[in-house]
Amino acid sequence: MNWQSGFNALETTFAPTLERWYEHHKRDLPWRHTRDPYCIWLSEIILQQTRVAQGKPYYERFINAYPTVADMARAEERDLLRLWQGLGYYSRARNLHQTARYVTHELSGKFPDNFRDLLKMKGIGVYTAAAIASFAFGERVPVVDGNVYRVLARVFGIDEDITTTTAKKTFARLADQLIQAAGDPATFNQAIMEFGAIQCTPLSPDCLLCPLQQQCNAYLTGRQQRLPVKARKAAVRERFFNYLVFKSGDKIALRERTARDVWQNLYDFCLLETDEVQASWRELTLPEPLVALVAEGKLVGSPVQTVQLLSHQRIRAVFYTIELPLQSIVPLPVGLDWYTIEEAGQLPKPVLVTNYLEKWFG
DNA sequence: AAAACGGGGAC
DNA sequence: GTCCCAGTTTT
Repeated sequence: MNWQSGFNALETTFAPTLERWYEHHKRDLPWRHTRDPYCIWLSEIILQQTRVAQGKPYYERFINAYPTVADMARAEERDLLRLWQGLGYYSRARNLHQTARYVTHELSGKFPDNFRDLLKMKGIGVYTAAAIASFAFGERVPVVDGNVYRVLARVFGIDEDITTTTAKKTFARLADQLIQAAGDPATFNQAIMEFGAIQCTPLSPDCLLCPLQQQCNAYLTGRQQRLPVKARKAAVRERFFNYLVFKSGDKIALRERTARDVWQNLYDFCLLETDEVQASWRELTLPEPLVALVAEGKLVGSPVQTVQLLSHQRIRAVFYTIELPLQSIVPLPVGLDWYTIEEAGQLPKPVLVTNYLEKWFG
C-alpha cells in the first residue's frame, strides 16, 4: 500500500471516522471538561508514560492542592514531589514546579498559546506542546504518542521501527496530513488517542467491532500482533543497595538524594551500594565517617530484603536496622539527618523506602 | 543515536 | 517473565 503518494480515500475518511467513533466511545475524564491551559498542561504532564487510570487520582490531588498556576508557583518543590510520590519519573514534578514559577513570574501567569512557544517550557516536548496547543487553543497540530504510533502503523501498514528517528518523522508527517481532514483538531487528537487506548489496544485489538476494519492494512493482512514494530530494549542494569537504617529513640536517619541518579531530590536512608550481593553486613566495607557510628550501635532484627523493578534497572535492596544509644556522642555523617516518623512521612520518598517504613515503622 | 528516567497493570 | 503506558532530557 503506497500511502505516501498523495491523497487517497482513506486519508480523507480517517479523521471523520475517528471523530464519529469518539463521540460514542469517549470516556468522561476531568481534564476533558476544561480548556484552561493550566489544567490541560497538568493533566498532560501527569499522563506522560502513565496510564489514565493511574494518573487520574494524582490529577484530582494536584488540582485540589493547586487550583491555579500561581498556587503551584507558591509551593515548595518538596511538596510537589511529595504529592507526586509513587507516580515515577520525578523530573516531571521538578519541571512542573519550574514551569509554574516561570509562567507565573515571567509570563504574568499566562501560558504560551501556541505550539512553538509551548515547546520552550521545561518538561514540554513535541507531544505535550501539540496536546496543549490543540486542546487549549485549537491549533491544528497533531499529537503523536504511543497510541498514535500503534493506530497509524496498523491502519496504514507501516513497519518501520518506531524507535528510530526516520520512523518518527514518517509518523509525524502522516499525522499532520491526516489532521488536515479533521473537523476540530482537538477532537481529532483526543479521538485518535482514545481509539488507541480503547479499541486498537496493544495485545488484543477489538477488530470485529472496528469502524476501520475494512480499511485497516494490519487487519486485512493479519498483522495486528506484528505492528507497530518496536526494537527491544536493552537489558536492565542490576544494582545492589545496602541500606543502613539508623534508629535512635523515635527518630530515623534520612538523607536527600542529590546525585545525578534515580530518585533525584527524594529521600532515602544511608546507602552503601555494592557491585554484588553481600552475604551479611559484616562484609560491607564502611566508609570512614560511618565506622565509629556503626561501632556504637547494634544491629536489631534480621535484614529485610526486597526487590524494586524499574524500567531500566533492578534494585536488590537489603535494609539493616541499627539502633543507636539515645544520646549518641557520634554525630551523623554529612547529609544524614534525624527525622521523626511523622516528619519522614511528609518527605518525598521512593516507593521502595515508603514500603519499608510502612511495614516496619508504620 | 542511545541511554536515563518509575512504577504499575495486563497477560 | 514481557510489554507498554497521552514522553522528555541528557549524554
